[in-house]
Amino acid sequence: MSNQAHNKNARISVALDVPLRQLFDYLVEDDQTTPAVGCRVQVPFAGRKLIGVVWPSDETEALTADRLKKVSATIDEQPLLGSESCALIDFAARYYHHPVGEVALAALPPGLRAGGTTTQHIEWISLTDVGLDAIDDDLRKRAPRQHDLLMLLTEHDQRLPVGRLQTLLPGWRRVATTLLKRGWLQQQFQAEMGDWGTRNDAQAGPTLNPEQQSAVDRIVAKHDRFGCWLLDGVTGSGKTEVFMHLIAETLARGQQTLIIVPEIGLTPQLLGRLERRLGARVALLHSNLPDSERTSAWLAAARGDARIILGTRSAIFTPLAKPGLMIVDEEHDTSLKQHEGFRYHARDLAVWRARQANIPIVLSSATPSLESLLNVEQGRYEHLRLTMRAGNAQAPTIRIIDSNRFNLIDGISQPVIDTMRQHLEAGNQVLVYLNRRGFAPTLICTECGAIADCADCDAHMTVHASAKRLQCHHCGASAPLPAACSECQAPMRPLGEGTERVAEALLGLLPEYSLARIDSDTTALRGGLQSALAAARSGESRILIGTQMLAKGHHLPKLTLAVILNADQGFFASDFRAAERLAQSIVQVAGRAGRADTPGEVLIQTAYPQHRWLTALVGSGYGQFARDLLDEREQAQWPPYHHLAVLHAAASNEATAIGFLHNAKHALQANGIDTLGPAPASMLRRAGRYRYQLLLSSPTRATLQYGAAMLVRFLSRQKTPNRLRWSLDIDPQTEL
DNA sequence: AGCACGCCGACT
DNA sequence: GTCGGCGTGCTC
Repeated sequence: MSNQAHNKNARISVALDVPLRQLFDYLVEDDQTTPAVGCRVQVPFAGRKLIGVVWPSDETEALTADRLKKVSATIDEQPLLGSESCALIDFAARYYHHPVGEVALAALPPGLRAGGTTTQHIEWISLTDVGLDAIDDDLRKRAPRQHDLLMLLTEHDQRLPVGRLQTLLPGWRRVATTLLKRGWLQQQFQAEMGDWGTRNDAQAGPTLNPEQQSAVDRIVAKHDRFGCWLLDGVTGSGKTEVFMHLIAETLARGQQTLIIVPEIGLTPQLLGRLERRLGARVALLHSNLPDSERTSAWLAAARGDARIILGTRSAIFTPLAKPGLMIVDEEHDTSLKQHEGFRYHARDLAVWRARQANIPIVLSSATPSLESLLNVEQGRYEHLRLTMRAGNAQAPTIRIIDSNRFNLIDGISQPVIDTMRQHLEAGNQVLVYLNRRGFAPTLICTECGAIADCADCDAHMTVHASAKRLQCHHCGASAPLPAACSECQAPMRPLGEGTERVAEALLGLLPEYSLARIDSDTTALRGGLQSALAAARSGESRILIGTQMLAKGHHLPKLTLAVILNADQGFFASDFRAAERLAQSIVQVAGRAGRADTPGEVLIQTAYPQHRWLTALVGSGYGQFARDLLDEREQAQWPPYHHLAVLHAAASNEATAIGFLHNAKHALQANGIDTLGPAPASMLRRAGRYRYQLLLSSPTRATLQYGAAMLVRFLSRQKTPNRLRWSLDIDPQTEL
């Protein structure tokens, strides 16, 4: 084999998905063409075969050729990652101080990360003539699920890829199996290429109001260069309409739009709306899609065929052949930041990408982050305000209910029940927001007061009544409900309220109205969230009780009352961002209430009705509240005025974690960088490990970056203590 | 992160 | 006598 001169063998550097901050060199045999930068290769690595990406050599202390292994296989003839993608990955790896191989592989959809092919054969389900003839009223009554599926296909040129069926009609597969056997449906496998063209059936939208029009005009006027726009508009002010017009303009120029949304629960509505209005197929990218579907959307974006790309956080890495516009919706949302492993912020990377591509980017929110508001004040972003609600809808009235003045029934006060009944009797929908799932957050002994705790975390176990179990929401531990107190054998009772308990109570208090509980317990099943939201939108569910996932972005036209049941949790968080987060969630929940003809009402039930955060927010609104918070942050030298990085360490031995961070602290100090800590993390023990953190703070990004770089260099030269895990979080969003 | 190599306890 | 615990060290 290698009887040819081995010194002629080409050498390549490969980025691998391993937590090592270096590239690995391999040889390519003479008779093989050398794969270009951005191509995937399979290589032998420490006794296994890994998929890696060919990367520009970093030219550090190269090994001699005789110590190199050979590439096992070249997967791509043409680079899968072009120079723009490589530049983004390289920037992200440097900015977040994360190994470039892990970043590069994270930038690929899972199918391609695993070495999958780029020639996709995807499965389509199509309607046969027999099937078409079978649709009638009789079928609708006899077999509504079958009818739904057939009708859905008729609305889409009689065929749909399975991935889209999955989102449009969860649980379709069961019905389809029957109908395939009956010959009403057909299954086809087809090479995925085309079918991304515009359809010329775009629907006209409502006329823009002057504010919307002005926002569109200002952005369109500068469509050919970088500019960051903060689209700041109350719920119902029509931000999505502004997007539609901007995307239509971008489409007309033959360019692509990338839209990032925080969570996938938001997308089904937006997806349908975009496709109907713009007459173009939207490429979806999120983790609930089958790998094949994600791969084909990603490749279509890279080819430039998909013109509108809609995805969650990781979609920020989707290559674009003809980028024209970027949109980040709900830019304040914390789920845009990845909280483990490669901890990147999709919004911040989006801004960097837009600048590189020299295109406009729109950040949108009803409750902008303080970071973005400061960027506006300092002239880096342009502020576009939308203050008018569509159809002259009124802003909701907000009432604070002092829970000390009432006997609470499972955490609900009488005024809340009365107001709910009023709205329900008027035929409207009511939303109850409680950011705490389960039946009760604690199980307490009626005699000695002992509380059921998690064995591995500094946390109480949550009572889940219908499952008859205790659960730890921090490590996933689960145990049967104890029959009696382990200390004194007396009976135990649940203390406090979660969504399960409140839902049960409301079923008893308002039995004549249908109720839906929407939290991660009730929507865990596939398509559970979609069908629950469908019932909510149709008005079938009159009372909606749920956590965060219910509060975000859903348009519920019949909803006139939003109740925030326990605002108090937000008052006691140690996080310096607690006030900002509380205000954002209150405003988001409040935004669900009200419609064009009926003003909405918001009830905030709290034991601290005089808390200054509440009175300030209710009194002067989010804009002023945020401005005041900015002053406080400036005084306290917190972000966005200062920049932070956190070094986390977790170990089963407490002293190991503390010692490790002290070492890091001294190394930084020796280089003139001051740190805070080590301090215990907000939950010291979690999943059996003690967690500590060291805080780096700096008035400029440059010095923070210098400190982080020196820290990582120091740590990777040290040998990490056994079984200690550390990670560095740049621009941390939580747990301080 | 994996995986191999390596040195000490209960078992087909 | 071996299977297997996870400590240590390396990966082009």
